[in-house]
Amino acid sequence: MASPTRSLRSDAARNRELLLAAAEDEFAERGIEASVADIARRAGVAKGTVFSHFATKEELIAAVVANHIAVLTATAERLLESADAGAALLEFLTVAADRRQQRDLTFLMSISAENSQVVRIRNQLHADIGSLVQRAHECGALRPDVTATDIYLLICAPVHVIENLPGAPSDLWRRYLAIIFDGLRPEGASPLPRPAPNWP
Amino acid sequence: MASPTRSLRSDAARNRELLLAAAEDEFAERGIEASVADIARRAGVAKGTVFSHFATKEELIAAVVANHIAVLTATAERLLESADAGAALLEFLTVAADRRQQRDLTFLMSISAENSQVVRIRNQLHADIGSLVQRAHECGALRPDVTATDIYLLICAPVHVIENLPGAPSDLWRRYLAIIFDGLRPEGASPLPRPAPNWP
Amino acid sequence: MASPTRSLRSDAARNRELLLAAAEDEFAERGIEASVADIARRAGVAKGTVFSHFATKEELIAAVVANHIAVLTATAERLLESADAGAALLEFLTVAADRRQQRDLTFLMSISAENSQVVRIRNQLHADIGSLVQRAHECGALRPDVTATDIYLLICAPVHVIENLPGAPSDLWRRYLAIIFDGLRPEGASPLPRPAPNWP
Amino acid sequence: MASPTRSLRSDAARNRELLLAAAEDEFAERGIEASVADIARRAGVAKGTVFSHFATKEELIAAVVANHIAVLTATAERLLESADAGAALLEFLTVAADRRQQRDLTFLMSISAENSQVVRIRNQLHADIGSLVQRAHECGALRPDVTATDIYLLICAPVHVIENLPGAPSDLWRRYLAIIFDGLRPEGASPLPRPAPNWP
DNA sequence: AATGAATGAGGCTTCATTCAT
DNA sequence: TATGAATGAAGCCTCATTCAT
Repeated sequence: MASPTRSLRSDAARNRELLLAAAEDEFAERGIEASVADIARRAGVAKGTVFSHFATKEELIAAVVANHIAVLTATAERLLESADAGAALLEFLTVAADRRQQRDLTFLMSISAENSQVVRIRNQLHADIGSLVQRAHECGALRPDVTATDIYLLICAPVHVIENLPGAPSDLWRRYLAIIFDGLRPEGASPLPRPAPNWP
Repeated sequence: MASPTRSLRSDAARNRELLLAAAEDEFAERGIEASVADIARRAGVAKGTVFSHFATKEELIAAVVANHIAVLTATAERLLESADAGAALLEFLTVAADRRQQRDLTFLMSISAENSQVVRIRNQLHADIGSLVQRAHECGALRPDVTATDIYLLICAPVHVIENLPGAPSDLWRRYLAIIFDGLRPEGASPLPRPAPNWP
Repeated sequence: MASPTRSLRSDAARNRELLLAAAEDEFAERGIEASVADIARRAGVAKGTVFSHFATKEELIAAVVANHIAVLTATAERLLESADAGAALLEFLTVAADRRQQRDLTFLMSISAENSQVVRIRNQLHADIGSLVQRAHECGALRPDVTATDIYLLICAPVHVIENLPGAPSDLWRRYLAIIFDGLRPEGASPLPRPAPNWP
Repeated sequence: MASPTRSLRSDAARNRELLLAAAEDEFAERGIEASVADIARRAGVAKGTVFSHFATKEELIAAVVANHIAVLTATAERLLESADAGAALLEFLTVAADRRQQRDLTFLMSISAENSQVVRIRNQLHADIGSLVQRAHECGALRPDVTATDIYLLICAPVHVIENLPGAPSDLWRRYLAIIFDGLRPEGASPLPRPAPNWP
């Protein structure tokens, strides 16, 4: 009696997950060119099913993006437990870049920047980074003129850098993360030419 | 599309420029979604005219990209005359970021990465950056483990960083360029975790 | 045709048939100039629907051609039952020419010559003609130096002949089929200047 | 003094010939797909020049077709001198088929069927074939129920036959011309099922 | 006459989305 | 909810033809 409803529901939930995973893979491989049809095929469902879960392609993208940010949020929260605040911040940037290198979905971010779910999770991430940054400041591991918003914005930098070098070793971003992290040291920091931006 | 004065044959070159400018604007505003039809409309010519100048949309993109890189090349070459090699390098990165901030066409680069004209001008830019870097090394203004390819790759970083903050002041990139440039100082540089990449 | 319950599937099948019929008509009337848009309009469906049935214009053409050959194959197979092998061969050529006169699609053949479905059905037709020819040989109704491939190639000849006479009576081809059939008699046949071609 | 005018005129005449030759080649190689631009390029002139000689692509096609028929007319007229009227007719059909095999332009005929120049030269050809046929009738080399129009229509048959066999030896048409010619013998001719058509 | 840039209609195809089952 | 056929707007590109030089 209840079971058919339940099994329908869990099938639906499973399809949702399949679709999100397929969309992530497809977007990572094909970029924005990935089509709804391809995603549906990869998830093993019909094209129409995509639209019964996500009213719009944009909505699907937003869900993928939210998923993606959620992983970073979880990472940040885990690292708040860490003893060494400076190392925690470096580790956070490392995990973030590593994840981004494995599946670059940055091009999706701007598309779903307005989406309310994305806004919420993004704010959460920003807040968590705030905690990481505060602790790093407290133990003097980070130049004092750098804010949570700065760190949030710098997340993607190392991976983006190597995008322009086709055939680069996949973890070359570690080199540029090191350079940037050197720029974040308190020692000998030169005054920054512009004030830190406000978080919207 | 009748205008009081029909285009003159000697204006063919002018149409080419109009098209390149229109394409640059349109791509900067609409991203890769910019259509040939929109570009033609913006340039004030018929759709078919685009294809009499550029056989393919890709070819048009390559021309835009090449144009864009050429400006950087010219800047680098001008700065080779400069007395202070460290300041010259910073200025180069500043000009490059400034230009890129005005019109972000990075997403076009990968599309025309193979184009022979683009390859040529890109190699030229890399070589010019090589000269700037060598002079900076010679006067100790740059950490010794950083190469021309590193600098080439870091060009876009500051601008990309602020892409994720809608409504940011347009020259906020200067803040992140300063951070990165601090990371490029020789003083107290930590060893880099990966070797410098080869230029293809 | 089918019950309302199955109507989705059978509507789709019906659309496929409508499209094939419309394509046949349109190609017969306009030649290769017939556009997908015109075909869709004639079938009463949207342009996009054509491509949900046939991935490509070429694929649509191949389906039309295969349909067309299939009728000839069925005719040949029916005539294998006939008692008089010579009359059967003449009848086959008559039916083939008659059909071809109603809708000349020969110009489509070369376009889809490579299509695997077309190749298969074409080989089937050739084999069936082989049986007709063999029986005709056995009862001395056909000059012995003529092969199945010869007959296959001669199918279109009578109709093509009258193509160059606009306003000709529509069954004028019967006159030229008679002349050619006279040339196929065993009596007084002059030696043929070239060997029979191989079937690919 | 007078020479510039003269040389301009003869340049124009030469361009006309170049264009006709280029068009013939291009149409033979590419079929109806041959574009005006390709023809101009092959002739080594600008696209616009094509239209200063032929107001329309159709007009160019008509000129090519007329040229083509003119060769057959000349052949027929030469063969009227021949002693053996039967052999002359066979030779005419052989030359016609050979020429057509080298450059198949049949698909152009229907396009320019109405063109007045083409109509005139076509009538001339028909008349010349009439003389050949009459002489063949007089010496009993041709079945009496066959007319000049029949022969005119049969010209293309042998070549068309082999069109459906890709990779056939290029002179395989001789085999089918022989078969058809056997069908034209007076001996044992069966009555033809339709009256000979009228020439328009 | 010759040139070739410009035109714009029209061709094929893709794809997000809708809808009847 | 799932399905997948149908839709139609939009994209890129081709090409005969026009026109100013």
